[in-house]
Amino acid sequence: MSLTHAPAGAVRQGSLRELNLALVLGRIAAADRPPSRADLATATGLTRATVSAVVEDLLAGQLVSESDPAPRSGAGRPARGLVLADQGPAGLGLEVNVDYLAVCVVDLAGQVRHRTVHRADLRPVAPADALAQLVEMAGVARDDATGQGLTLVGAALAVPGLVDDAGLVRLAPNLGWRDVPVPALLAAHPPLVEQVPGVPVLVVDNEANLAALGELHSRPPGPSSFLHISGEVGIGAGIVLDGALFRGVRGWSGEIGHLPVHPEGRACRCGGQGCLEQYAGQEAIVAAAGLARAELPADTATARLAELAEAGDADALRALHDAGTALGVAVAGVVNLLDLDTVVLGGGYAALAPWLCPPVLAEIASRVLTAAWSPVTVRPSTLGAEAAAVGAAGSVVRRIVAQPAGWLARSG
Amino acid sequence: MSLTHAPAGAVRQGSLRELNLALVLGRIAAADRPPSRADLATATGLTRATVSAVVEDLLAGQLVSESDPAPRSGAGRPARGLVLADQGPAGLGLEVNVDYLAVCVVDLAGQVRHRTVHRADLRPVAPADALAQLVEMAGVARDDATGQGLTLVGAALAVPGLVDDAGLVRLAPNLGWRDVPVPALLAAHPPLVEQVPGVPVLVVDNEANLAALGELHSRPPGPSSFLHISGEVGIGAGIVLDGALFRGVRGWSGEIGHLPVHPEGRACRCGGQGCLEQYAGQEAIVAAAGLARAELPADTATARLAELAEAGDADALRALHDAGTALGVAVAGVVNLLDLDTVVLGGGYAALAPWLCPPVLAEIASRVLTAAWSPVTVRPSTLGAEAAAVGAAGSVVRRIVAQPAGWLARSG
DNA sequence: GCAAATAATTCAATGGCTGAACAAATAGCG
DNA sequence: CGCTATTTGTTCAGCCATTGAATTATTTGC
Repeated sequence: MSLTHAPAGAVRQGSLRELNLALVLGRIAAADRPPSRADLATATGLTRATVSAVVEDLLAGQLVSESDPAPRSGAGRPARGLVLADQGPAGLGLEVNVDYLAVCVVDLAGQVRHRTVHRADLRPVAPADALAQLVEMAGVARDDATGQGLTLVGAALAVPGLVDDAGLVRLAPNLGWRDVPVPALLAAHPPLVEQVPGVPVLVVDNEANLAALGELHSRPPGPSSFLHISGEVGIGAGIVLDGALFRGVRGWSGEIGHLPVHPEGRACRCGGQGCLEQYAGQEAIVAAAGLARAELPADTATARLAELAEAGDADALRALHDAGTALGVAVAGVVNLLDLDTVVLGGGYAALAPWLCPPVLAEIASRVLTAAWSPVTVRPSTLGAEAAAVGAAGSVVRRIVAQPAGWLARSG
Repeated sequence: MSLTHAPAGAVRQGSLRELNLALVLGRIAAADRPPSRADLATATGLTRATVSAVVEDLLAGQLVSESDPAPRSGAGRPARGLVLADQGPAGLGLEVNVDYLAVCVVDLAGQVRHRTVHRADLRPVAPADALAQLVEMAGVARDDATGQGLTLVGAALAVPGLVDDAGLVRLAPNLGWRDVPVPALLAAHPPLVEQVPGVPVLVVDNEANLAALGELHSRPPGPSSFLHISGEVGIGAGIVLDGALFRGVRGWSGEIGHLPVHPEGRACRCGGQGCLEQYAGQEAIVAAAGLARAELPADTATARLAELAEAGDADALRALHDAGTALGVAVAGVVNLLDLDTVVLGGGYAALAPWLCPPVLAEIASRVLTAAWSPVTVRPSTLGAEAAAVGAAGSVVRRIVAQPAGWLARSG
């Protein structure tokens, strides 16, 4: 999803308005204080007359609303501030993970307006049943959203696995899913969202990708290029380049868990040898720390590790240091390749960041050619748990912001 | 450089024509046979009236010319084919490398219209002297181009090293350059190219990046996302994603030579350990093959290797296999991360591809998670030597094609 | 030689932006 | 308290590029 939407085909008179609607709305979304029409005119280069006309359309379409004037010193007629509407279109975020189902609603401004999490071990549950339960949760979410004056205009589902263009989940190893036709299964249920031109009714995507998108749009705005690593049982990465998620040729980018860090090392489920996952995956860390894994559900394993590390447990500290070193080798490679200056540790890694960051930074310092000139930041994710669900919902509303014309055409 | 140029700021009436000029010109450039105005109308979605008007501008500006009608069966007035002009704007490509200087001129259609290579060991030559010699060669090239009816509208210089945004060569290890202010040094000479709005007079970029761009625009058109690896003394990669070169946050992407392939392995010049360069760099292969390196200039070393391998020399074959395996480990990591389906071996690797490809493919097959669903192609570069110079010149004319309005404004 | 077919151009109508003039609303100053 | 300077936002004529239909141009096939 590109933020600046380039018209692919013919550029006609109407495209002009479409592009300027997106331009103005994007400015309003990016501003840190409510801008006036005059501010927008100088920022965009449009005349005040045009901005007024564009804003009128946006107001009529419930995409922005006027707020209290931003305080200003000096003479002159006071400005009317413009903010993203807290009523109007909203995105539905869905997530199926190993040990929970999550649903949330995010409004235009990126605020989470509804959130439900249902904790349960999903591995023994059939995909259709899991999705049915998710739909039920989504129904409640929609009613809540409607009550708040929001209209759901699209949904995105995060899954911990490989998803193809059609929404088919090819493989979600930790969930035990294989070739699950999510769109077909969801089509059996009544529709959850309103159809809006330019916004797909349902997008199915990798959890790591959507978590990275959530990080991209979190406040305060961070860098526009970064690597977001979700460390769970598997290790996935979302690659954000120039403000857009890079999905790869087939949409299967980000499999950082299978970067070889010890080419002749431990065998991996993927068929390769010495994959990062075997050294920095949750199971590997837990085993190295000497914790019996069977007794621990996935989400409490990291909490327990953090607890032990906090208490100074030597085994836990060593396990985390070794995992961080392996992670650092992989990250150093990625940074050498892509020249990123920010790495975000998300998922289970977020809580372990205090112990993982130092060895990761050490590997970067010694292995990255350009580290001397361009320091690399490694930090935990700002979004907490269920980041993928929030990112999923956010990805829907970002589409509205990037192409408001579709929504406006709908609501007349 | 994005092919579809999204207007960053205000979209005014004139932008409309600018965008449609780019749209139509881009179609003409991408077509494999000269399209008629009617073809362009159906392809772009514009009306024939608009296409005629746009084409008139392009004809007046010497960007396209009418060709013999494309053969067509059936009744009706015959179409007039449109092709990119073989007179008009052209790009100047420059390259400084370890053992040669190269200059070339590429026209709108991507044809190389002039080419000069001067072989010499540039390591003992001061940067200012090397650039002065290059300028002299470029002067000859410009005169040749002018004689052919071409106007140079921009230049790009390829350097085997790290270049920052301002054109400062921070480090070119194999050339022995450090903090060389190329634009300042070239400013001392009379200008080589005409100034055109939207086209920088001089771009300095990494050799691997520009070689990748050359590959991107070579005929027949290949994939729009791929990894181009230049294997010389160092190993650099150009990463092309969705038809655009990915430069990274600082412009220092593609340092694949320093991907760790044996984290506890050989020490590398960069300060790291076990970098790919130590296992698949030219010096490493030559040493492993048992060739005395000192006697061989860089460009004959690979030729000699290929010769030996062709003859079945066991040491050479083993050295190439090991290098290919190391390369494969690194490439597998990249493919896992970026989900690319094409890897191009360029530079010194091109000639060694017959022996490098099999082990690279073997590593990909065993290490890439998605290899089973999405086969990865590994092939040698189609451009020969001096690919970077051709890519550099091509990058200039691609700007004209992407934003023709600037050139048209100039030539009135 | 005429009809059918395809290519390209002409021209009034339309939509959206610009620029300048105007209306609205406030602070500062005597 | 009233006047002026200042800034915001709106109105309106003019302009520009696209559209769509009608027109002209040029060939094939009967």
